[in-house]
Amino acid sequence: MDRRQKKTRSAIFSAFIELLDKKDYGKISVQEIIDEADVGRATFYMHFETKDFLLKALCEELFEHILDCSNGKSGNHSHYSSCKRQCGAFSHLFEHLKENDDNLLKLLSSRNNELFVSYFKENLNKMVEEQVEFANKIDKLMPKEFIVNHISATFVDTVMWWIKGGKKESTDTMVGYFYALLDGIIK
Amino acid sequence: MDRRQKKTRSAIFSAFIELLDKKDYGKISVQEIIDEADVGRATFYMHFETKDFLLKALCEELFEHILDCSNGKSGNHSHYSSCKRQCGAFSHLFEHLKENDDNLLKLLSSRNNELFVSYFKENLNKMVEEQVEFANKIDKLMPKEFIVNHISATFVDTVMWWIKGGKKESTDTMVGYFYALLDGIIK
DNA sequence: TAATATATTGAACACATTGTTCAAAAGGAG
DNA sequence: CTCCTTTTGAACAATGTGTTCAATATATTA
Repeated sequence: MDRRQKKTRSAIFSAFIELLDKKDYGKISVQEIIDEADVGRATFYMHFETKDFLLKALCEELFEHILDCSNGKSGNHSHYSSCKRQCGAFSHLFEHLKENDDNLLKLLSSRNNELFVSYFKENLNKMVEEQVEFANKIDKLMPKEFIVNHISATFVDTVMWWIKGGKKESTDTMVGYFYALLDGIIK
Repeated sequence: MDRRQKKTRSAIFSAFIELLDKKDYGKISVQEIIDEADVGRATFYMHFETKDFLLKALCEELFEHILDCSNGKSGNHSHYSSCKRQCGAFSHLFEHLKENDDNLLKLLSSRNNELFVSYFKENLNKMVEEQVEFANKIDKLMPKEFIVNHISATFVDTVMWWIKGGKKESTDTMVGYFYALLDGIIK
């Protein structure tokens, strides 16, 4: 990829994240992104069809990174040792949120985040399908995709509750709450 | 309230609901609402500051009605007999959704519904706080508001999953799923 | 009914945002 | 150096927003 393209793309991403820190997704205009990124108007539209596509692209980069981590493809995470459960992927995700090394938190914290949340759930669903085993009883009571959906949704809701309350609880506490909610559902 | 005001207000509400049936909330313009309602531009802004305030007003009317029903203040519901559980409020809500006698479903089905969903959860939280008793164990493990939030969120997520899948399951089935998810959490 | 108060109307307004187009300029690759 | 691609900024039409105003229509009350 052309060095110029990389530079532009990354400038737009940075500007976008910067703005998300200050105001709601829905209230950010393309003009503002352009100004913050210091990039020509035509250039923005060369790279992204609309603002929604920009978000989508950002999400894809983000989740690719996080899911790679969860699958252990990148072993440089010091908190790996704290994964005690069979499906420690959730602890792992919480650590990501705590460390704020990616921009998950900013995106989750901003209002008008429903587009982002839906991407988040989509990707969580994939992860849950691959990595989580259900308790025996529940498995026969209802469709598998419904359970998968519930687990992902519960995770997102738990995180959102945590964020809204100012993140006062430790991640360990929150992971504990999370698994308690899913007692009898996750094996 | 002036007869003219009532008429205008109701025309705007009707137009709004009509449009929600056809397209996403986020893509409906005030202009369209005005045209559909056959009302002057200035009149719309006389009644509602913005489109978001219109949605808020609609939600308030909607939930007032539904919560009144759930509290038994209006006894003309034939499906009251089907409430078998201590907290039959959820069955009751599902029946509302099934019958589609209010516009809950339309609002939940449209995309860009995050504003509406947040109002929905807010009102559900109130209801859960008043009407639902928790299982003994869980009560000591985590904060009450966290549990309340989980119950409301689970209900919304269950309904959303049902809607997205085309509402193939019966409401009884869905209520069964819902309570199964909350086994050990609700008394 | 008549007088008074209030609501509606539609046009015009300034302003913001969107997404496109184009020719000139700048930057990379070979 | 030369060719190819990207960036640039200005200009554009189209759409939407929220306000203002004077004329008109409709309630309310006496």
